[in-house]
This record gives sequence, structure tokens and C-alpha cells, in this order.
Amino acid sequence: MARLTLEDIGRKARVSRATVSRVINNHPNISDEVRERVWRIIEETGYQPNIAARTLASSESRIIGLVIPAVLANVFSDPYYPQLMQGVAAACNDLDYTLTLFLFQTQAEQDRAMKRLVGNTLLDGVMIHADYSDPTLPRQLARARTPFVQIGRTTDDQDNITYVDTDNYQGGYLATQHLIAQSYTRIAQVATAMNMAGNDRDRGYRDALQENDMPIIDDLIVYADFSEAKAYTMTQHLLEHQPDAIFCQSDTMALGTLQAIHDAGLRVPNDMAVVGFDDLLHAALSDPPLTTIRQDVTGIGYKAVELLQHVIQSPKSDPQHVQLPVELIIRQSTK
Amino acid sequence: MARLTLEDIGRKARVSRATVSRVINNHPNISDEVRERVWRIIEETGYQPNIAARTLASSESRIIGLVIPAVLANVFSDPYYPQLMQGVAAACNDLDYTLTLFLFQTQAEQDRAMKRLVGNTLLDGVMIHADYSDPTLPRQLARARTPFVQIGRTTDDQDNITYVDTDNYQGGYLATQHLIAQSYTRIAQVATAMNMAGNDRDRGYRDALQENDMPIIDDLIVYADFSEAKAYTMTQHLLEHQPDAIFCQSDTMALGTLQAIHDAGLRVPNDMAVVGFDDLLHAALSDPPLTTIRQDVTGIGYKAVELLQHVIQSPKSDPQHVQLPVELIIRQSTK
DNA sequence: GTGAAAGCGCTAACAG
DNA sequence: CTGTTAGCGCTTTCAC
Repeated sequence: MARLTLEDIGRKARVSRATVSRVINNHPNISDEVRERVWRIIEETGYQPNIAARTLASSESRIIGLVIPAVLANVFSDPYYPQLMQGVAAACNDLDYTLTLFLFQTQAEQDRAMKRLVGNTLLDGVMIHADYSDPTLPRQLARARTPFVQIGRTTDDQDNITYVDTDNYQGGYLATQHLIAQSYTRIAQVATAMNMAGNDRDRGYRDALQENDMPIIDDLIVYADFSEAKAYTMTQHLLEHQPDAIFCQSDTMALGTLQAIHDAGLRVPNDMAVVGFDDLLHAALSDPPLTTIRQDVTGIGYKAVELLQHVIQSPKSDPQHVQLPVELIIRQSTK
Repeated sequence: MARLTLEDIGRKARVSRATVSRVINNHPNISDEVRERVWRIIEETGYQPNIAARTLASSESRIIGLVIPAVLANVFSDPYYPQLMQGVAAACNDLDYTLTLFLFQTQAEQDRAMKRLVGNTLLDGVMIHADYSDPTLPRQLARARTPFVQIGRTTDDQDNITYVDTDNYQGGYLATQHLIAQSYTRIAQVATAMNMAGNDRDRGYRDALQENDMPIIDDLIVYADFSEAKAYTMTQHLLEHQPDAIFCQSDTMALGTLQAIHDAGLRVPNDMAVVGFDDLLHAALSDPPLTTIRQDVTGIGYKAVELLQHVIQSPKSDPQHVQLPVELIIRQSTK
């Protein structure tokens, strides 16, 4: 059987195609009787509107895209992305959007697919996952007037862009404050460079120290680009300067740090406290279980869709900047 | 500026809209001169065809869907899904499909969204991730004549359905054969029930034993529904029957098994060998690193798209059943 | 409150 | 080889 059209439903319900369309789209000014009759036929027949036709006529598809750029896709084994996508998917289900996923592993792949993305009349809008410092995609989208929101930030100026992000500053601050409260005095940091999340966490760390009149000691700050191996090495350097606590900007790095401390013959938390960031990975399973900053990744995904919906509906409204709260999770790696 | 249409390009290139369409769709019988002129204008203007219009006119969208049903989404913290999606995404990029993702967490969510999926004129086809025994979705899709392929299998009869799957049988066989080759004689199994993957792995286990004239001992087979905790408990029972090796149907369960063995005061691999399955999770990081069966999850995702493309292009052709090879990865949990 | 009719931008015969 | 024309199935004025 060929697929039903509005015309067919109209015929069966003895009304015009236009009326059926109105019923489906909940227009006012339809008599209850007709409305009911039409809905009954629709249910009976299992009629489904043709989305392409609807999109063509109304230039609204209720399809949105999630873009995960090449640089980031490598990290995809991390539970971060699955969680993010769960949040995005949940919001799409709730708000009746269909989700398209653009996942790139190489820059070449991304460039090739960019066209499908940027000039795309099919998507009502897109969410792009941004970190590190490449603002190309956001710029292209802005130029093409495609509504979009950013998840995370680039180091670029972001004032005119709507984004959701974890409150990284607060995370760094809380972690450090917690260590200070436990009377640690030489609080080191395993940081990351060249990304906004890291910058913000670092600012939180510094502000917490300063507010407590504690010095910021350059020797107690090392950079480890998010990898466990690098964190291991850098922690070894750190130990020469005798910290009594270490704030790691990610749980993955904290694992390397824990290992380095262990291999140096020191005990956590007795000789050295460690705080991580994320509470995604093995934080609870590490030895000892890691005190860390939990970020609400699912919430970020959900919020991104809500923001995008807003941008789609009111393209002229002011850009919004949402920071989702973080939470200090105290386990056994600090006293 | 309003978006360009075929008509606009035609005007600029001094040809009809139909000709432009032909150029874009690589039709033969276009003079090289016109072809070149049209392409130049397209490049210059950055023209992008309207996908909705194209879909409406041709009833082909080059959009496909990936469905991950409710039961499975809970397990989403597992790196299995990210890897699968990487494969799917890579294939979509290569084959020029746009990917839509349907990710459900609850049955209610799924039911509500089902309509968007099943009668959907927008999707050329869908891949559904199937395991456990719910054949509802495949049936609905078949009824709606939506081209689809299955990733994994249900316990339902699947002869008339195209699917990709890991060669689970071979995995169970290889794992067991490896243990036999190492001269273990009382080889136990931590299995899972009610799912095809588990059934197949179990068959491989049994066949390997039988081919080597070794008895299948019921007391040496326990069931642990994929969870680490359950595996821990069941392994404790197992130990009463003095196995000298244990094949676990997943790495996650193997972690529980390792723990139980450790807590019983036994050493791996000296007192007891352990083989896992997946090589996804913490297999290489466990203590000791786990001998396991590696499955090519990314490959599964990639293959699923290729199969779907085939089904879309030749709906009448015979269903295909693809089993991807597995690989025995030997680490320190076996001698 | 409902119908008629004009398009949305494209593809695909059918002519020539 | 290229242009003309008729839809694809829907939304949306504009009448009544």
C-alpha cells in the first residue's frame, strides 16, 4: 500500500487537506466535531506526515545536529561523550527533536562533511562541542546564520555565542578550598594548557589560594595535557618540590598522579592528598577512591538542547551563557 | 540574503534549472562546457541543494538512523557504544550518509518516539542494535517496509533479517581452546542467559570441550547476567567445585571473578586461569592483565552501514548474515 | 470554521 | 544535449 497523504485523510474524513493539516498542527478555530473525526481517522490509519514535505513547506524540520569535531573524537573512549549524548538524547526525546550526529575523526573527514552541515536547510540548528581553540566551525555557522549553541568554550572570545559549560572555575576553587580546609599548605596543581576548561580550573585554584593568603608557587604547578602518562611524569617532577596535596584537573590525570606517588613510596592520603576532576571515570574505583569534583555531563547535554531550542525560536535574543554547578565528592584520597 | 535555489544557479549559468540538477547529480549527456560553467557558479556562490526538497522529489534522503533501545542504553557508560558509534559515523562519512541517533532510556520514551521512526519517510533506512529478546522493533520496521539491518541478534528466529554480529561462537571456542592448550582440565564458565551473544559463546565453549573429549560439567557453569557483582558471587560458588580455569563471557564479569579468586586467597594465573571477552574495558589494566577475546566493535558499526546501504539499494536481495572475526589476546591471566 | 489555491525547491519524464 | 512541465506532500494565505 502506498503511503497515505493529507489528501487521503481529508477524503476519508470528508474535509479538505487544509483542515487536516490544521488539526494536526493544533490550530485554533476548528470545530470539536471535525477535530475529533480527523484524529480518529489518523489513529485508525496510522497516518504519518511526510517530514520532507513538511520541512519544505514550513522550513522547519525539528531536526537538530550534534557535532563532535575531529580533535575530540579520539577521546571518545572516555565515558564523557556517552554521558553527554544521553543528556542530549533525553532532551531531544522530551522536546520532540530528532537528533543527527556528526562525529569526525580526522580533519579531512570534517572538512568534507562541513558542507552538509553548514549550508544545511535540513537542520533547525546545531550544537557544537567545542574545546581547545579552533573557532572555525562556530564562525562558519554564524556566517551561514545557522542557529547554534556551543558545549564548552574555545579560548576565542565567546561573548556573542550562546554556550553551556561546566562551572570549571568553581570546580577548581572548591577542590582547592577543600584542601586548604584540611590544613594542607603546599597545594600543587597538575594542570592542562591551551584550553578554556583548564584555564578556568586554574583560575579557581589560584583564587582559592589567594583568598586564604597562601602563595602561588610556580614550582607547584605542572602541565600534563590530560593524559595519564604525562601526569605520571609531571608528578614525579612535582614531588621534588615537596607538595603535601595535589589538585589534578582530571581524574584520568589523577590516576597517573596516584601511581607516581605510590611508586615514590608515599601513601595517599597520609603523605599526600589528591583531588581529581570529573567523577566520570575510575574515580570511585581507584586506590584509594578519589576525592573529586563531579560535573553534570548529562545535564550539560540536556541544557544544550534547551538552549538551542531557545536560539531557534528567538534568533534575535541575547546570547546566553550557562554554567552548570559542580559538586565536591569527598572520598579517601583526602583526609 | 535569501538562500539560493536551482533556479538562481540556472539563471546565472544561462541554463535551465533541470540542467543544473543534472550537473549536480552527475547525469551523463551534459556538454563539458555547460558542466564546467555550472560547477563554477555553484562553487562561487556556495550553493547547497535543499535536502527537504530533494527528498520530497526523489524519495531518497541519504539519512539513516541508528537505534539503541531502552534496555541497552543503561549500559551506555560502557565503551562499547562509543566504539560502535565511531564505526557507524566513519562509514556514514565515507558513504555520504547523514546519521540520526535514536537513543532511548525508558520504554515509554521509546514507544513515544517509535512513530517518528517507523513510519518515517525521512529515513532511507535504520540500523537497530538488538540483543536480548525483544523483536518488536524489527517487526514493526519490517511491516512498515523500512529497510533495516540489525546489529547483534535477538533470540528470535533471524533467518530473514540482515544482521552483523561478532562471531561469538568462535570467541567462546577460541577462549576455551586456549585454556585446553595450556593443559587446564577443569574449565569453568561464567555465562549469561537469555541472550544470543551468550548462547553463542556458550556453544563455542561446549564444542571446544567436546572436540577434546573433555566432559561438560554442569557444576562448572554459572550464570551472571553481565554484572561484575553477580560474577563475584557466582564465582564464589564456582570455587567450591575446584575449577582450574574460568572463561568469563565478558571482561566486566571477569573483573568480579578476579576479585573473588583474589579474596579466596588464590593467585591468578598460578592457582587459576581467567579468560575474558570483549577487550574493551579495563581488560589490559586489571590485575593481572586479562587474557581475553577481542571483538571488533568499530568494524561492526562500519559493516552495519555498508549492509544497510545494500539493503536500501536492493531491497529484494537475500538477507545477509555477517559475523566479524574475533581475536584471542593473551595477557597474564593465563599461562 | 473551512476550502481553494499557490507555492516551498527539487527530480524526472517527455519533448525536441 | 537541453528545456518544459508536472508533480512530490505539506503549510499558509486568502476567500467565503
